[in-house]
Amino acid sequence: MSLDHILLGLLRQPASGYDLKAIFDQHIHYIWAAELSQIYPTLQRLEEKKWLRSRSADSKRGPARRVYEITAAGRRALHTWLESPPDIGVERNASLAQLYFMSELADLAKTERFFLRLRDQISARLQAIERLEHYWAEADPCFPDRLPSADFHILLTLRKGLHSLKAHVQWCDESLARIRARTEREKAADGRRTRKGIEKPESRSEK
Amino acid sequence: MSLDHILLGLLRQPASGYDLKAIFDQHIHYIWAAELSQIYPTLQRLEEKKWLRSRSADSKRGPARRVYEITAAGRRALHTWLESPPDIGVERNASLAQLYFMSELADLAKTERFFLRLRDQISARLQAIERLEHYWAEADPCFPDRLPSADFHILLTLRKGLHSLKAHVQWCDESLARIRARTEREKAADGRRTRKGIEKPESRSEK
DNA sequence: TATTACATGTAAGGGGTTACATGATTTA
DNA sequence: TAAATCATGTAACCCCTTACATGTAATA
Repeated sequence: MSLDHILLGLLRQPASGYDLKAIFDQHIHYIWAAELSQIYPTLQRLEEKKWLRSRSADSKRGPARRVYEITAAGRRALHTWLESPPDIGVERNASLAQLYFMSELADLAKTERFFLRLRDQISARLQAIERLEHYWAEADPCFPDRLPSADFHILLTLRKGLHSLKAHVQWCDESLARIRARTEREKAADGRRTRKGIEKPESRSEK
Repeated sequence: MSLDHILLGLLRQPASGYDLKAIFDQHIHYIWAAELSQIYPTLQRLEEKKWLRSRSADSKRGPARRVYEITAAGRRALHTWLESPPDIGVERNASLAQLYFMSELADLAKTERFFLRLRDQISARLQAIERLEHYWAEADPCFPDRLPSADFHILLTLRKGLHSLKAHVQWCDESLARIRARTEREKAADGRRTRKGIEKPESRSEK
């Protein structure tokens, strides 16, 4: 039930479901994702539970906004969650699963292509977060050691992204090096076999 | 629909649902988790889809086993998945979300305790995987550069775990250092304020 | 005039968890 | 004899996604 608590956390300032969706997309997309169709009913449920209360507010354009704020009971629930042990979920890594079974394709060049694509995606994310940290460092004279407590905690989460993404890219590079070394060795083995006339090179397979 | 494809991948050898559960728990727990109550209906659905076929087989103890094997259509579906781009899902990191909001507790000592617990859990996992690699290196003379292709791909996934977990522990250590530096600075600030008689030290708060 | 942004929702369905039901065989 | 392991499944429920429904106001 992490979404419940994340909404409580975000509602330190009053906000509508629409506002919260924007916060998910702009500020915590590297931590948690949520769709509007999930946010709206969840807010309603949290209000029934008395962790939130809401009021109607006018909007400049579009229908009336429903603005939520946290109750004392909600804040207690939030604190209980924050004081509970680190909530590490089970691993579910689809791209790693693809790699695990990729010998099935019997073609190392495909594994190499997989890693090149993966590296592209991850290093794009890494660059985005590096830029973010860079701008923050330039714009905020308190960065990084004299930040207010809320910003300090956010900085720690940002640093997690940097550490993880760097490690991910390094793993891609290490893997690509191993793959290339293997490919070279295969070619050399093919060469030896072809010279001896044991096997035709085009029937050579990785499996 | 990753579970479908993971089951196809595991069924390179024929196996029962019960067997597959054991493989999930013993060999790919760091990649994907699945419960028996999910595995059984999924296998049935994949058989209806003609990606698997099954036969009944006797068991030494307990009821008859239903042993599944992959069909040609199943293998084609598996290959399509393996050749598709790296399937990177959206982030959903509950422990990072806890940290993001933890300034709410207004007590850096609690953030420090959080990181100590997190570090314990992650470094235990890291040690487990390091031991795994160590035993493999000792037992298998082909390790790491002359492994058969299937083992080579599995090694790459194992290396991912090592890179990720090391980065995670390093981030914990970096964060703990930052937290301790902040705590020291707060103490010093308290001392200055107390000497000047501005505020009583027990009412000093992080927020 | 068409698109985008604002704003709130419902419906259907897939993915996953926990709990329950059943029963045989081996081991402590 | 009790517990663990083998073995297959169903039911209820939660979490989340995609698609649909509705309508206003500003902008291109």
